[in-house]
Amino acid sequence: MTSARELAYEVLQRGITSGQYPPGSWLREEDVAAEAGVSRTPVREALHRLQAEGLVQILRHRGAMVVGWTAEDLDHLYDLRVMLECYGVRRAAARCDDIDFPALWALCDEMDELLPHADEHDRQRLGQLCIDFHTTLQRASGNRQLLNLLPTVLGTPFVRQAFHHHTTADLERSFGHHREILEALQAGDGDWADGVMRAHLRHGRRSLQGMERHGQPAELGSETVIRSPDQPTLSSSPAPDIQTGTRAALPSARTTPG
Amino acid sequence: MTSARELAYEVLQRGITSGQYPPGSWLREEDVAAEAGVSRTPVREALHRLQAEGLVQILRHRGAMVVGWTAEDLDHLYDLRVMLECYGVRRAAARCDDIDFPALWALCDEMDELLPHADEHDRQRLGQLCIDFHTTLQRASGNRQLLNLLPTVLGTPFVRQAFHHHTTADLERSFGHHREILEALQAGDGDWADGVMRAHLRHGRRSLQGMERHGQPAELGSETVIRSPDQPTLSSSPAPDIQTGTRAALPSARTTPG
DNA sequence: GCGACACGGTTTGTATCCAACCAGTAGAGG
DNA sequence: CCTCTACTGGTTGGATACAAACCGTGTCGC
Repeated sequence: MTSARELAYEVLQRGITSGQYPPGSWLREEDVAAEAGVSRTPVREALHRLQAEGLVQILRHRGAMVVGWTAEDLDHLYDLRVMLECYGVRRAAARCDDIDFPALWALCDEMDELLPHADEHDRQRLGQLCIDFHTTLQRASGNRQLLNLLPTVLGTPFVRQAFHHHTTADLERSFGHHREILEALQAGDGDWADGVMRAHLRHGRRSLQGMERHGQPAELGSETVIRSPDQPTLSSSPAPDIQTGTRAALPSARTTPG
Repeated sequence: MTSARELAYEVLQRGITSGQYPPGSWLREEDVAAEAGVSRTPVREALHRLQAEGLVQILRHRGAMVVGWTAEDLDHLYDLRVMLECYGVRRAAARCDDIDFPALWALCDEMDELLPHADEHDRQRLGQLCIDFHTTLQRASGNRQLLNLLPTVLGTPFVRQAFHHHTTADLERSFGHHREILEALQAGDGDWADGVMRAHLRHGRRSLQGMERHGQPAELGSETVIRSPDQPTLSSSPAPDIQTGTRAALPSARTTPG
């Protein structure tokens, strides 16, 4: 059974990913609640989670705004993924017994099976499978803190939406990387696994190169720079400026493929 | 003005850090609400945030449990800090204009001023200042995603409580590192800054070595392995096992210094 | 004409209420 | 005596109601 909070979270994430809620737009709790068919309470919790993941920004007594992404942000995101996931896979290589190879190979099989004749819905599914693959892999790192960080770098609209932008050839190579990583891990070769993972992620970033042009500039908040006065952060110093929309904004594209 | 949610969050974090809520113990919303002087609603939101940061685990219809930490977890945490913060400081070195040197030097001054005759309360304050220092520093990295990850690695009980365990000599060296990092950044030397940061964090980890023995084993949940059935994670595969309490548990020590 | 102030509408923040769910327990049956 | 089952107490999940804060607008004064 799925909880109301997860329902609201999925509605929000899908809305942001699909472009229904473009960067710079305000998310009114009442509207989202109505769309998800739940009350405001779980919507609020979902919004707070999305803020922790960097997808929205909540301003007290004003509401939640979808944050805009730039090509630079995409670079930064992949920087972090390379660091964290290469570290994790290197650790996993030294802890082969903790790796759930059957599940991982099964994920590879399922992805390969889906790819050749994938429609839009299948693409969505491929994205989830890929996230599952990377998560299952990192679980073997034995680093719980790393697992806590993963949702923030894997749950972004890009990683989810990327599969609508990759070409089939790109995806074939990516899935090949997946299998090669598993081979490296079965051989217990951390260097090998690290290298493939690095290539895998850099290639993934590269094949999103064209994605920047798919974003439509945000209607709202042109030149708007929001200063969040009291973001619930752990620091007592003021929160950083977050600029929304515009510039080379990458507003998570639309559902229809390019 | 401080919101009820932040109030509840601080009460919880302080309670976990101080050992009032030891690992393995259940956090009943009603109790926490009464202690914080608010209603259950903001307490719930605070609990969810703490779960995202890995401090508690929420089980549906059962409640929130304080998770136990091991010496291994501490190693893993510092692994991540080294990776992320060295990356950030290296980037910052290339973007000197974005570094808020006045604020950083001021933080250094305040820490040096507090250290010589620091009582328990001052130690707490020192911990916050140190977190502020690192956060302010990383803000200059220009990587928003990195900033999103920081609370998870800086907000743990250890980083906060560490200052009650470090010796004064250790802290003096640490503060020296802080200043040296700033010097390196002013010189625009990323290698230098990276090196000092790496040393700074490794030294910090090392001088927490004795902290393991300060932890009392959790009373509850001996050998208890909780399988979280539906943790709100981004993966559709089952969540990892999280073991609570006992073993070489590191239950955030007590308020009185060693 | 311009600026400041006050008021109303709208949205969020918090408290309270009801329902669903889990765990432990008492009791019946084997 | 053990085991299985149904009940009950207590806690959380979610919905609703109320209070506080912000924004925009309109009016008054300069």
